[in-house]
Amino acid sequence: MPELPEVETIRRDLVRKVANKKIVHVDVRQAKAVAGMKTKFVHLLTGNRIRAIERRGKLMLWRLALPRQGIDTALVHLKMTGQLIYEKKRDGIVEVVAGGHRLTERDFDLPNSHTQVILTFGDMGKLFFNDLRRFGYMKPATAAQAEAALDKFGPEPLGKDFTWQYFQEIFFGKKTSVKALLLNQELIAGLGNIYVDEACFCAGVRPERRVGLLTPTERRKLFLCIPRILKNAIKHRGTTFKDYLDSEGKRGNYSDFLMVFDRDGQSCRRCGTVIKKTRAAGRGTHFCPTCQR
DNA sequence: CGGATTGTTCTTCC
DNA sequence: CGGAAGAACAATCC
Repeated sequence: MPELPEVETIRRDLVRKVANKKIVHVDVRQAKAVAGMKTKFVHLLTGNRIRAIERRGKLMLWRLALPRQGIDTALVHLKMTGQLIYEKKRDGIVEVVAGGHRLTERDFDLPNSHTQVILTFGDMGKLFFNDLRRFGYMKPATAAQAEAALDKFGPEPLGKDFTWQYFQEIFFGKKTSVKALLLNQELIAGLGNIYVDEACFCAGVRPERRVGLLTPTERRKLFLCIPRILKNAIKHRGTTFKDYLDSEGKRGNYSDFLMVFDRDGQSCRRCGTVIKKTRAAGRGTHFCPTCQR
């Protein structure tokens, strides 16, 4: 469930680990993972370099140094269960198993049965794209196709376009719930189920509330809470709820700071009331009945 | 074993 | 016609 903070964490890591390194080998194990364009993908990346990695919402755009037939970008989306894990060159015996206990830091193998794509770089470092549910993709795109994908997103909640004026505008004339509003990528880019629930708790607003019925104070709180929570989550390298791991295969620590998400049945960290879980906008939705109205 | 899972897109409805 | 809600879809786990 990588959302903005998780994708941003991975993006920053990958810039350090693989940007501008020559890609010497591309192994596509599942053509579906590259939008069925296996030949095109292999041809595009082999011998190429990732010049820059951008992020828009939950989508990454890998800008390649050498365009091939007008294709200069790979659109990378992890959807629910995608992982991008980098492993440095293995020197000698790395995975020693003794007495049933692995002596390495990881408790999983690379590659594994969920590995869809493997990129090998000039220094023999490898980037593994794993995806248990296989909904994610790495899709070759022309500059125009990449631009078209970008156009669909609303402002970045951590960018300067995310203004109080804009936030007020998206409430105007809407009859939907706060949950649906905040999940809509065309209005605000990058929020998913975790951070919508957390932002609603932070603002003291129940996710199923109709947007038109929020007080100006509640709207203002929500506006201030969104960037605050996202920044804090990035600081702690995202949230691991189930499958998310960063580029080193490590968990995100923001899980320790969640106030409501996945805490149904547990007591509220602010007031002690039992956290409830319902369904709003078709999604599992968590809230504190006391702190949120 | 079928219901739950989530981001996104498609379909239907009002 | 447009917005909103719900279904569909991807695949797997429990």
